[in-house]
Amino acid sequence: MGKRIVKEHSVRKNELLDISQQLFNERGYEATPISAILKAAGVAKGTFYHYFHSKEDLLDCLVERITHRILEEIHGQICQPGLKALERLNRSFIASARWKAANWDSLWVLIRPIFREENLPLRWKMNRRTRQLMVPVFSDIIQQGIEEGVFDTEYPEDAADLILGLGFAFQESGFELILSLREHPEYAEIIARRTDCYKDAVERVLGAPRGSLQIDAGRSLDRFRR
Amino acid sequence: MGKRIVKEHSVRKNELLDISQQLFNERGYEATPISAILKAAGVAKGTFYHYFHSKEDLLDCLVERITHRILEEIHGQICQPGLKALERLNRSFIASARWKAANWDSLWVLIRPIFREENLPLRWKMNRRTRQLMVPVFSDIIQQGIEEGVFDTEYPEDAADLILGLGFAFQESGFELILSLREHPEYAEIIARRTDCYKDAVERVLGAPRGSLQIDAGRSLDRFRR
DNA sequence: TTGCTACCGACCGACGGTCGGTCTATAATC
DNA sequence: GATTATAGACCGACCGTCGGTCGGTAGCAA
Repeated sequence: MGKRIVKEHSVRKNELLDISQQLFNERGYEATPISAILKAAGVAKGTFYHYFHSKEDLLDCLVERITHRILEEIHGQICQPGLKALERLNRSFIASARWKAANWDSLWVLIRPIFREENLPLRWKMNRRTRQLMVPVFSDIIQQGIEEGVFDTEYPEDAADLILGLGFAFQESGFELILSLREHPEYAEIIARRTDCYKDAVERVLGAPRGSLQIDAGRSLDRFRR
Repeated sequence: MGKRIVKEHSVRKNELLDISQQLFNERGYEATPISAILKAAGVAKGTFYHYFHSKEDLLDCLVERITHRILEEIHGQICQPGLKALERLNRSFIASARWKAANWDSLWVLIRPIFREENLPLRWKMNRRTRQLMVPVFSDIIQQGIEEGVFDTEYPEDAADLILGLGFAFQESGFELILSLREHPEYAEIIARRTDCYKDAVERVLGAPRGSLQIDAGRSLDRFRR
């Protein structure tokens, strides 16, 4: 019989989450059997189900953990008082980009599969949850921007939702390009142009002055070029 | 032994596609085992794999069939020469809405599950394929609009992609509202407002005059209220 | 000793997919 | 017109793997 190693609840749970996240990144959610997680964690089937109701519950927990980490990163950047709306918005873009860069860097080789089709459930749940968490934040910023006279839109909340949706759409189409960046270095130019279009679209939707937003693909792009 | 009924290749294939589509709509893609399709079609396992490589291949075929039907509907509406860009764009919105209305009507009760989480793969593949097929069409219209002076955007193709993405994002967030319309009739107002915001956003992204687009949630919404 | 909880692993039914083979409509051959 | 040959539509028993269950065990604290 296998050795019995007892750990504190939260410790073991986070351990399982860490391992699952890595395996999902490597092989994809569907393609990763629970058995693989058990093996990597050195744990029995029953232990897994002691912590999670189902495989999908595990995914939900994972999403919750990740999205909250991102949100914290952003919150830390934009919560200081006295910031103008534009600056807060720009900072939140930068913060999210930086978070991605930092985390992607540690994964690096594993990035590709994350955006491959097999991780659709994870990506979708993350986007969905991110939207839920971020709409109030963006909505607040937009409201402030309207009061400051830099934004011009009728319903801040809906605008926030649209912008986030725009971001995900940009992401979806952008990743296909990013993934083929190795074989086609010339795509870098397309991505840069597309990012610019995205920036322009956000500005227009918000009714912000041209060029007031700072969204730059350049820096994080280098990581993919290798 | 079961009776042996021989049919022509395309006939049987479409039969299987029809049945699969209905079952996926009812129960969801993942939740529909191949065995259910076989039972409903009165066909053996081997027959299924004579027509499709895998379950996912079936899904791909389904998506291909559906998206091409939509595209045909739209093409029929906007291909006549002499049409202004704005009119073509409006017509394509109407055509896609009409297609949905026509098809949803025949399903009616089955609508809800389509947008529930379990049909994510189908929805995502449809969106993805639709985007691939529609970007050239929209891109063409936008180009024409720029020449006519009604649109103002730098890169038609990227704008087309963003608009389509925006549409899907709008869809995603809108369906959650639509699904709860029965319990909360007051959501109708929110949906109407949101649609208006979407329309406004598309106009802004394209640099089109305010109010030049016609996107209306009203008519198709009634079907859900019941 | 008692009780709580982290932990174990044999077991289950269902699923997607395989395979060797059978039936049947059509065309070629006599 | 009868016989044979061929292609491909069709069959269903079978397989490995998966997600999930369950009755029970080990360790720790009161």
